[in-house]
Amino acid sequence: MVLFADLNEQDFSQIHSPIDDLAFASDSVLYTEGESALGVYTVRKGMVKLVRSTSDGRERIVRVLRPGDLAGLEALATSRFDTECIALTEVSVCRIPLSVLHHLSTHSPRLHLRLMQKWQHALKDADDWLAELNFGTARQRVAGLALKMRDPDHPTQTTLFARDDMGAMLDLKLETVSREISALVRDGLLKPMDKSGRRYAVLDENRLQWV
Amino acid sequence: MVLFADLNEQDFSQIHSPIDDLAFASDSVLYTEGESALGVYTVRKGMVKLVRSTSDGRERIVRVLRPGDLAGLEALATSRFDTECIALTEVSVCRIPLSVLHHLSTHSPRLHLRLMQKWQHALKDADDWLAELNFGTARQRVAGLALKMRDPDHPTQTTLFARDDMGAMLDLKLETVSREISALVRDGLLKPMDKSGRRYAVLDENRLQWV
DNA sequence: CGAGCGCTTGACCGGCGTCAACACCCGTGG
DNA sequence: CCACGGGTGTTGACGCCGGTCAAGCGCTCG
Repeated sequence: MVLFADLNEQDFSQIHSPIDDLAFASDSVLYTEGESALGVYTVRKGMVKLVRSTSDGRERIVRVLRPGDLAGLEALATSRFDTECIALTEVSVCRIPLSVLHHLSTHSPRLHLRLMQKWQHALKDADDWLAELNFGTARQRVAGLALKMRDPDHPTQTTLFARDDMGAMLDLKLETVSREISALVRDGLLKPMDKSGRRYAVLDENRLQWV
Repeated sequence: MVLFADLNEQDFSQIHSPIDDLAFASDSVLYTEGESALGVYTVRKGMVKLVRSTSDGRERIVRVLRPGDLAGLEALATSRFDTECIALTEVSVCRIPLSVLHHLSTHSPRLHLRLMQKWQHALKDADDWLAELNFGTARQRVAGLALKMRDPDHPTQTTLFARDDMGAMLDLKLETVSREISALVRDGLLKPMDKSGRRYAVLDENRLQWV
């Protein structure tokens, strides 16, 4: 597992609380904004979205987490979740109790380092979403999202989302998202791989980058 | 100081490397993206902007840090800075060597907790900028920034920035920013307090929120 | 007092939002 | 097995917000 990959036997012997393996169906809520937290989640399979409600009631997707990412890190500091977390697909996750992480982060330098890297990655990812995906024309944003969501071990394939979710990620209306995807397909940068509009083949990575 | 506020004498005795007090003029660069890091900065006075260059060369301001915030936390995990940091005003900062933080974060539970809170706050702040300030109409964004940048101990006053900087923060052009500020002044939500267009009085907090 | 820079304002235009119709997929029930 | 209905994606027409280009103003600093 992501966090515990390089722990030794002594580290493991200090884990007393149970680490739950959980599965969620698409669209189910892993936790809500402000909810008090039992533990932190590692994503093993599938994708989840982190959703913020703005002070005037609109909903905004701030990030998408994929296998290897941690959800709810903020609970380590505050014991509460700062954002809502919703499954975009079927997902399987591990829930690691806060007590385990608190104990190990002070008693295992290896986990301490791991955790710090996770914080750093989460912060960089947040800045990436702001700087890369919420800047520029609609075309650039959709192209950027398609590139970011490429399958890590099949970089010529990518997975998109429901059009209104993509709108909430990119600050666009769903019709605009749809139009831009159609345009990218028409121009030969993407090719649909299913009839549901989720999986696409990346035909021209470079032109996607510089759209 | 922010990070060391609740350390005890034993903790302090473990600090061997010097902690530098530094001052920077407005517009000077504290560090650049990718640069290898000597330490982490705490902002004592003034403001700095964190700037990201997108892969196609445009510049984007991802956040503004104010007194009490930490700049360059990511260096704790990677020894490199992920974003460029530039002074928006005259600033005074402390540079805390990485070695000090690495040592204390494993030997002082108090600092360890502090650091975690700083990570959490930075991540929440990043999400705030995305969810609150880069969503909705130009009017809403400018109003949101004016509210966010209120003086902590004089909430009826706020500090804005050069119009092109505000544009890079809100994903707007400087002309649009200028127009929206003028409109907010005309409508009696803000009032200029100087001739440089930086300090404004917040006349109607509620209407700014719900613009 | 003049040059230069940043802010404001105006006129015009284009990209994205809005509203609406339609196509397509899929599950349901007859 | 097919007819139907709802949900989601696509496409079109049109209008408006914000971008573009340009002129003018006011402050600051030689």
